[in-house]
Amino acid sequence: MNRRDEILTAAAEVFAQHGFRGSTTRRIADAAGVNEITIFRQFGSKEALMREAMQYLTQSAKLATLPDFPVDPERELTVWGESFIQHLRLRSSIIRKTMSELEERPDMSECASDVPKRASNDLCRYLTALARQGMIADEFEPVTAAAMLMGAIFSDAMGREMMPEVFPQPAEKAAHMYARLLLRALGVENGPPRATNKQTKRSKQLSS
Amino acid sequence: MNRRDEILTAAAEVFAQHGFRGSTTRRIADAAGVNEITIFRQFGSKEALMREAMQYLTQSAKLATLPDFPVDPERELTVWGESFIQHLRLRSSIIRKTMSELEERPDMSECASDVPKRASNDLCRYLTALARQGMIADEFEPVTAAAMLMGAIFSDAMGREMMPEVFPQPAEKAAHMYARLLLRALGVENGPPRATNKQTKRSKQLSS
DNA sequence: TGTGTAAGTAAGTGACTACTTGCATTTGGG
DNA sequence: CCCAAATGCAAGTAGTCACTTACTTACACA
Repeated sequence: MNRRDEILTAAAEVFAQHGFRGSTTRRIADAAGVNEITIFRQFGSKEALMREAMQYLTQSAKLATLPDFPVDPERELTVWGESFIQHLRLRSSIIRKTMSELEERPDMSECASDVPKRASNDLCRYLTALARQGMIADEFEPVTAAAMLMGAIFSDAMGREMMPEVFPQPAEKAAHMYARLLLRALGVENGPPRATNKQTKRSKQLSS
Repeated sequence: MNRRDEILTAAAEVFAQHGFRGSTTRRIADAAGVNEITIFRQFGSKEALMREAMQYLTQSAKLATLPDFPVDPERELTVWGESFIQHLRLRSSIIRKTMSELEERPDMSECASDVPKRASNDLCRYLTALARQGMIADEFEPVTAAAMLMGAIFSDAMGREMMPEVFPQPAEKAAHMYARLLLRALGVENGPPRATNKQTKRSKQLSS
């Protein structure tokens, strides 16, 4: 690992803990085990360092993929949701800080909106594919449905620590429960696949 | 309006724009049209001022109520959701700042969790009442369902400004759409109540 | 008219901030 | 072994921060 990369990761850590204003060059240098001067020689200014640190982070973000051709919606959505919620939980501190810097430093934060945009896009595509395969009984709007699931997952990842009683228990099952609830809202049959069975009439009964 | 209250509201405004560290006593004094010294004489320290300002805010928050005996779930949930999302949207800046101060100043932020806790509680009670009245077809967990709706609303209020394409359009209909989706997930019959009630006719429903 | 209280003015404290300069030291490659 | 780049160290600059001290003004009320 490069000296430069060490500084970048240290900057990201300090930012996650203290935000932009609290990320003093002294603190970052200490966290990186590096002399403060080195930071200025490498990056020129705190601004430049932090900008580069943010890009460094968002570029390394990898999202789980949803299949192009749904087979087992409940399982696929759950796996995707669990991966997404875990991604957000691991980054909850830095996400909170980034969101609060939105107004004062929009150029630094806007790259952060990339991940949720891609996730929303993937999810919409998946839900549309579900509908195309006749697995969705009710008429629906993919953007609303996607916003609902992503919103539940996002809020859970951001807020569970502060108010656990508001969210379903246990935390590890949450993504699965959100996914199931969404599928029920869409009138999707659950259980394992059995060829491409098509059902256009709203079936209000899915519970086992 | 009291001098003291003027300072408190000014502090809240400055905090919403710049966060805790960015809320210098100078800025707050200017915003309040008051000498900086007055702040220290009135509140003793910046910490004390900000703490009081936060309480001042959360105490003034009023939530819409849900009826104890549901009559028209779609309508009632929509009205509640619209009120809640509007509440959050008006305060999105200050909520983002407060969430990002969680780790560094937990005592200051914890009073902020009061509103969502109360909202979640109200919503759970309402959903349970729905089930008790036999209006919910499927088995369900009220906490999960409540977290889903509140999560969608919260995320919408926090994120729409930054990435509008991720959320349903138009913004004014969003709460209604989330509420409808949730009710479908719970297998709630929509349409107005049967004979004994005379609510506004808001049937108009989905499943075709 | 006198007095107490809230507010203002002026000046300054020490700590911290981003950032700079000058010089010594380490390190790695040819 | 030498050179050059990278890094460290010591010190300093100008600015900002929360907060203080000492003194003055405005006003309500008795």
